[in-house]
Amino acid sequence: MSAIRLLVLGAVRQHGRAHGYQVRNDLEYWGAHEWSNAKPGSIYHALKQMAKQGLLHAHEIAPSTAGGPPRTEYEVTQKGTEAYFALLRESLTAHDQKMDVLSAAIGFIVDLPRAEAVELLRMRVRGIEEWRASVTEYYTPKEGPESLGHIGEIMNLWVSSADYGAEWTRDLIRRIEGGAYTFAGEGEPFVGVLAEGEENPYATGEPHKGDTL
Amino acid sequence: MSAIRLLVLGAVRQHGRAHGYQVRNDLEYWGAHEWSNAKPGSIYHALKQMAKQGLLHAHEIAPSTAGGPPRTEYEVTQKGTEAYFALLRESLTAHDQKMDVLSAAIGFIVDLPRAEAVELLRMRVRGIEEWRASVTEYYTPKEGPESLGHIGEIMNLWVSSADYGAEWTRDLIRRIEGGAYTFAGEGEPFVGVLAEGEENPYATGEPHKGDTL
DNA sequence: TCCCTTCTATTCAACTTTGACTAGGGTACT
DNA sequence: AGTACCCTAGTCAAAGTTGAATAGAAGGGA
Repeated sequence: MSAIRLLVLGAVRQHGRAHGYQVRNDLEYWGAHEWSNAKPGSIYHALKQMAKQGLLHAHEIAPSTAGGPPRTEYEVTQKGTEAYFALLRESLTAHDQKMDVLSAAIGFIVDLPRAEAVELLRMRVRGIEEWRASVTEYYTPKEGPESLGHIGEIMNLWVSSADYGAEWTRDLIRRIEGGAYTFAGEGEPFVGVLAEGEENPYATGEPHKGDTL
Repeated sequence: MSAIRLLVLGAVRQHGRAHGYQVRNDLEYWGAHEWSNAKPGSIYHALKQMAKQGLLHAHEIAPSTAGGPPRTEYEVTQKGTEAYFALLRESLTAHDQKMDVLSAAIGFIVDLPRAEAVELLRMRVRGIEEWRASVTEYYTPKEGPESLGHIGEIMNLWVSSADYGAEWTRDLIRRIEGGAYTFAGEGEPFVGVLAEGEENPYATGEPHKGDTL
C-alpha cells in the first residue's frame, strides 16, 4: 500500500473542502514530494478513485477564480473518515519498511489521542522485533554465514535497518510520553495547511539540488 | 525506478538463458520476495517489456519438460548487458532511499571490479551527505525547529535514516577494501543460482510469519 | 480408479504511477 | 501592443504493479 491515499485524505480533511491543486500544494508544503510519490497525476487519480468509492464527495465548481480550467472540490464523507483512521492506524503499526507510509502517518499522528498513538507505536516496535526474529532464524544457513557470500550483506542491511527503525520508534515514543506535541482532545491543534493566499515557504522554486528521491 | 528490471536482468544473465519461472525461483532463493516487489506478474511483465525493447531475446520453446504451459526462454542481448551495468552502477550510487534497489545492486555488486565497486559506494556516501546538507538547510525554519511541530519528526526520520544509510555504506566499503568477497576478475565467482533440480532451501513453503513487507 | 493436492508455468483484468502535455490568464520586459 | 514566461489547474497515454485465475502433469492415499 502506498502513502498517497492517506496523504490525500488527510489533506482534504484538514481543509474541510479542497480541490486537487490545493492538496498538491499542501503536500509540497509538508515536503511530501521529497519522501513520497505524491505527484500531480497520483493525487488527481487518488481523488477521483476515492470519490468513486464513496470516500470523498465531489462538488463540481465553476471555472476557477484565478485562471485555469474548472475545478472540482472534494469533501471527506463519513465512510472516508473511517477509512482515514483505519489507514492511519495501520500505517503506524505495520512495520512496512516503506518509509513514505510511516512518514505520512507521523504527519497525521496528532489526529489520534496521545495514549492510542503510543500504543500503536509500541505495536510497531513489537512487529519489527518479531519480523527480525523470524527472518534471522529462517535465513541463517547451516554452513555458517560465509556460505551466503556477499548475499549476506543484503540480510545484514535489512536486519540492521529494521533495528534502527525500532530504535527510532522507541525514541519517538519517549518524546510523546514526555509530553511533546499537541494531540487530539488536548486543545488548539497544530495547523499544517496553508491559508488562502498564504505563501508556501517550501515551494519547489529552485528544484533544490539533490531532489532525486 | 523499481528494482525489478535489475533483478530480472541479473537473474537471466547468471543463467545465460532462463524462462520466467526460473527467474522467479532465483529471486525467491535470494530472498527478494522479502525485500522487493518481485511478484510473478511483475517478473513476466518485465521480461516481455525488456524483450520488446531489445534488452532480452525471446526464444519460443515447446511445452515444458515437466508439465505446465509452453515456456519462453530469454537471453540477455548486448544492449541488455549495457543496460544491466548502467542500472547496476546507478543503483549503487543513487541515494534513492529505496532500499529494494540498493539491495538488488548489492546482490550483483560482485559483477563489477572491486575498485569500481568501492568508488561507486563512495559516490553514494557523498550523494547522501550532499542531500542531507541541502535538505537541512532548505527546510530549517527561521522561527526555530519547534515551529514545525510534529511535522519536524518527519524530517528527523528522513535525515537520521539517511545518516544511518551513509554509515552502513561506509562499513560496507571497509569490508570490501578489507578483502571480503570475490569480485569480477578475481577467479571463481560466487554462484547465486540454483542448479537444475537443486532444492531451494529458502522456498516459501511455510508462508513464514511476518512476511508482510 | 478416482479425487485431492502440489508443482510447474504463465496469463489477465483492475488498479496505480509516471512524465509529458494542454490551456487560460496574468506579468514584465521590449 | 507583442511576446515570452510563469502560475493555476488538470488530463492523458504508457508503463508498472497486484492478486487472482488458469491449466496440465504428477504424486499419494481411500
